[in-house]
Amino acid sequence: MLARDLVAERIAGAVEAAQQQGLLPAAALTGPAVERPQKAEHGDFASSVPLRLARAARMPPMEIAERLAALVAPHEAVARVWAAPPGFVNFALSDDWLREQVDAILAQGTAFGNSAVGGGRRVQVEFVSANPTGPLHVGAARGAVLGSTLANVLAAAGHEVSREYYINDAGQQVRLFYESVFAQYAQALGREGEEVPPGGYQGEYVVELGRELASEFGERFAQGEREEATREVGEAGLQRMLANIKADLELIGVAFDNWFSERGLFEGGEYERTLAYLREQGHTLEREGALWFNSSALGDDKDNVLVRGTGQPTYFASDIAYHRDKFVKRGFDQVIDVWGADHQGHVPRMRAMMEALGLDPARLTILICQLVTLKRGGETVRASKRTGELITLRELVEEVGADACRYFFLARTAESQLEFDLELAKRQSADNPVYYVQYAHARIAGILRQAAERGVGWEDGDTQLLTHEAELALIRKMAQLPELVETIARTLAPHTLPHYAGELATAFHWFYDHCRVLSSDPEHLALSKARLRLAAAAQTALARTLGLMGVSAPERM
RNA sequence: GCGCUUGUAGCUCAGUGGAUAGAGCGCAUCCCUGCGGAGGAUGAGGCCGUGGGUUCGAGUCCCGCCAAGCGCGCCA
Repeated sequence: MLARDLVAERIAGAVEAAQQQGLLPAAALTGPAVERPQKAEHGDFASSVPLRLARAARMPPMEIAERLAALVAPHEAVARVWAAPPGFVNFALSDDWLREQVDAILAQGTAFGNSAVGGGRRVQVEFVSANPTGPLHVGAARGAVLGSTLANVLAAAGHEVSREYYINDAGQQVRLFYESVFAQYAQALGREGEEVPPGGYQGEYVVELGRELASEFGERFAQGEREEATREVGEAGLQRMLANIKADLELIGVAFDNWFSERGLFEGGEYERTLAYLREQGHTLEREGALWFNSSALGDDKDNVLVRGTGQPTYFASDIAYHRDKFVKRGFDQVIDVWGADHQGHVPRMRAMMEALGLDPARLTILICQLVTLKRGGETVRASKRTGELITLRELVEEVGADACRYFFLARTAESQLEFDLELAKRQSADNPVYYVQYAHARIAGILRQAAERGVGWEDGDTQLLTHEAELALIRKMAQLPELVETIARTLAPHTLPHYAGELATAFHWFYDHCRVLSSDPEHLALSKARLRLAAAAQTALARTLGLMGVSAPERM
């Protein structure tokens, strides 16, 4: 059990005891039982329950705090419980319990930080899902980092996680892409009069695709039936684009369990079934020659077209079929969609969609990730697929590195707009927060290497010898990781991970500064071994934290 | 015009309704007879956009206003 939960149980128990003894009137507790105080002098945990109970109890909060503190049941992990003004009950963990955590962490190894709160619930995280009609840009990078980290944390918290990329390979945009690619293919073969259609894809990458396909297929599709040729060449281009996207994502350590094809919804009949279901349930209406989803009846501020007058389904129609597939066909307990801010207007209709499908809207969480503004030396550069001025994910990673890229994107809340100055990122690269954390890990690796060279084994180190303030502070920080994993799994806000990583590194550096680990003095051998165990545990905690973030934990730098 | 998000130190950003608002970078001043100085210590720097409200208590919740970003299509 987490120390936090243990303390929460104790404060709840004390309240109950006080009520039974008539010291406190029966009143329901609201809000969290314990919190992490900001100041170390306030202990490891604090409860503001007395402050919140004061009114109902018609007693001064400090008096309640004193009564509760006296009633808290003892536990070996808790060394001290005390009331503090204006009405807190503070808890300090015992040194013995802290020291035991070192051995516990080493025993858990790479599993340290894991939790079972997820209870094996099946969660799907769908993220990136950028159209395969062009290379990934920086906005997609942010979503990729957020989604993959979330997936890592949810898995660590005991969920069965599936990472998914939805491929928009049906519809008008794909058609335009086919034609654009075919035009470039034909141009590469020297054919006159082949132009990218109006509104088509103009980027240099399409020209490049055309050249590649020309050298691969030669004249094979240059003659013959135009429709057929466009589809064949376009599809080959799409597959190449997807392969590029996959490769780009690998650059920042992102991999998917499933690549889901929109086209498959039509081919597999899910689209038809979904539409039939919506019709039967009376959620559709015909108007102006089109089929509409009656979403305004379900809380949206307007209705949405499902099938255009032309008979072409909208993106939204397949999106409903897609989510029906997720929940009804595949049975995910929870689905998290990571979207860019440019899709935020679609959130209400997704809620309406869940209602229409007879599903609990709470099972679908849509995380909106605000846009990334790129700056280059003070000049704002907007990443856009249409202007041709692309700052791609690949360019970004090649300039600042995958680790720094992930760390920077992660360190901010999803809902805050992110200003990323490429020049600044590069200039600060030697003094980057990510290197600070990685350096701590590498430093420990160095110490452990030296210990091995000197033939100092630390398996039998006695952690009870760890008494220095810096040693205990380091353990305290390490022991917070499982709690953090649970919190992030609940809040879906992993930006606290880089902050924690920094604090953990600081705690280690402070320990390193005050506590000599290796020593040539034989009298210090026992302490040395104990500290080696602590250092190894700190390395485990750092590696796990970095691992959850998808940032590398180097042995040397 | 309407909706969503944001406004906290010079810059980039943290801050589960609770105790004296924090970090990194930048700036200033210190610390190496020793395990990696990509380190450590100290300091300066804040009407938390603004005006009301709720509360024992508001950076945090509610309302108005100001400012920024993004949406508001039979585009995706």
